Amino acid sequence: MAKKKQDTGPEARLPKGFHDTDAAELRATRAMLDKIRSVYERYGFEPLETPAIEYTDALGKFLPDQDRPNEGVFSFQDDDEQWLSLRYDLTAPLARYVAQNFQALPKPFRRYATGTVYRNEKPGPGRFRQFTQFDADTVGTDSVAADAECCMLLAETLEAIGVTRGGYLVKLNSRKVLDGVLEGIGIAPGADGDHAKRLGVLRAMDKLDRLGTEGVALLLGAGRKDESGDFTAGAGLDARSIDKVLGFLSAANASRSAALAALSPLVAGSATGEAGVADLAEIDSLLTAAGFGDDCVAIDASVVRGLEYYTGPVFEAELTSTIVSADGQPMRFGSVGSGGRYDGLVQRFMGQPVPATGCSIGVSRLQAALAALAGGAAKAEGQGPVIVLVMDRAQLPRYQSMAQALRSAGIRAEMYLGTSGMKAQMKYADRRGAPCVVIQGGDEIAKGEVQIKDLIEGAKAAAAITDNKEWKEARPAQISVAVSDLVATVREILARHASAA
RNA sequence: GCCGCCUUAGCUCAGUUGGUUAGAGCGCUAGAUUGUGGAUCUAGAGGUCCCCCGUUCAAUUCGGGGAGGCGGUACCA
Repeated sequence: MAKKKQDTGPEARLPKGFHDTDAAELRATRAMLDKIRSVYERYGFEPLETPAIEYTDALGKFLPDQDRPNEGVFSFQDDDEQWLSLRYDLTAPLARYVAQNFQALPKPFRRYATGTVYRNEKPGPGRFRQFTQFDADTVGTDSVAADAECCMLLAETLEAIGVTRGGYLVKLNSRKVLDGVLEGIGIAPGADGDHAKRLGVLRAMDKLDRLGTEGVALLLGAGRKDESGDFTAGAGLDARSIDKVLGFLSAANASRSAALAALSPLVAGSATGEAGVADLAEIDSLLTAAGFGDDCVAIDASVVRGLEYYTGPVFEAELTSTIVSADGQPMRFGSVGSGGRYDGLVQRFMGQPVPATGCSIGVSRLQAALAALAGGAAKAEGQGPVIVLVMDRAQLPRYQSMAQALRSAGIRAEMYLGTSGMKAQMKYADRRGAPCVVIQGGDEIAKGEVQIKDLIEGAKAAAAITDNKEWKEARPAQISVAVSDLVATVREILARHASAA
């Protein structure tokens, strides 16, 4: 490999968690982005693009005790020593944008945005250090109708890209309801000192789907040791409180109305909790009115989401099928979309409270998950260009003009730019996925003709021929036409394949 | 971060109980076929057996350390 390490320069390699995207995958990604965009547009959101780099403090990530950006964020210092960071989501930059342009924006302000975001953490299946998100947010209203729309948007978008109803589920909860439960076990938000305990309880609840009731019970109490021997400290609740929390988690039932009925008594007495249940009830009625039933949006008490800034309804979308890797191992992809209400985020920049809610689709993860489901990488093979073969290098201008004529007619075409012989050129055309090649050697020039070989048709004809000599002499799917008919003939061939496909 | 498994050709993997020329399939290049992609046949190129240190007459193989990959766990805006 690197026999002469000093002479061959640096090793050509990529940092972990990053990957190159080839043409086929790129086309698949673009197709997905187009579908998402059209749904977002239809819901009335306006596009907005903000830079990949922001001041670190605008992203809001400082360790409390250090004058350094948080780990997990790619950061560096500018000439003036100010800390800059690569954005780790599209929400924090939105909050900055809204605060900066508040006077000029119509309220509620609704925008969508897509782009790559960066997280400096350990990669995994469907987890990258650079990935694409597609967000839609509504800023400037505290109506939970905006939250309901987020759930609808997630569901509708997933269906637009081909996930059938039932193949995904948007799980809905409310931070207010969670706070109500915390209040019920005596560690209400606001009562400082129990902060760590609250985080522990919420994190434990979030792990219900992965660890089951027993695992969550351990994490709520003394702690849990996983199969690799790693120990996770528990929240240290007493048995009575653990039972209460577990009872709450099991309140999510088959239908939203059943879940609401079960939730109500569990938060009774907590004003926050009751308000949360009321929010969910209103969202439920809006979803129902819009035709989004229990089969696509469900209430799930174990949905917690980020601990930093969500203040009201929270939701996440996941694919319901079990994804199995090539060697039969089930893979855990996590949610492919999520969101929630973050009423405090814009306020960080301006004294005044600005309620907001939004959702985000993890495009890269979604694509990876769908690819894994399909048993291979997401590929959208495009059709290659028509290749004009170079039979005689002295005639390059002639070939160039043919390629240009095809291009002028809107046909993807190129003159062969390498220096190899005809056989290699045919191979090249084959590998490029060319629908046909244009051949003009001395004989054809003398007759004022060109040979056009249909490679797709030719490949089909070849299947029946096993003798190479016969195959060559038959010249399947190859026709000779006058130079003046070149464009029309190529167009016919393309049209034939387009309608066949 | 912690735990476990893994690392041999471009790819997927054999193999060497420590021994002199390390293999296969696929892929790649060329020829059979001076102007025809497929198939077939033939030939060829391509390896510091992840790196470093140690044990040994001898290490790709054994031991220690490191790096990279995979998985679990923690964290997750």
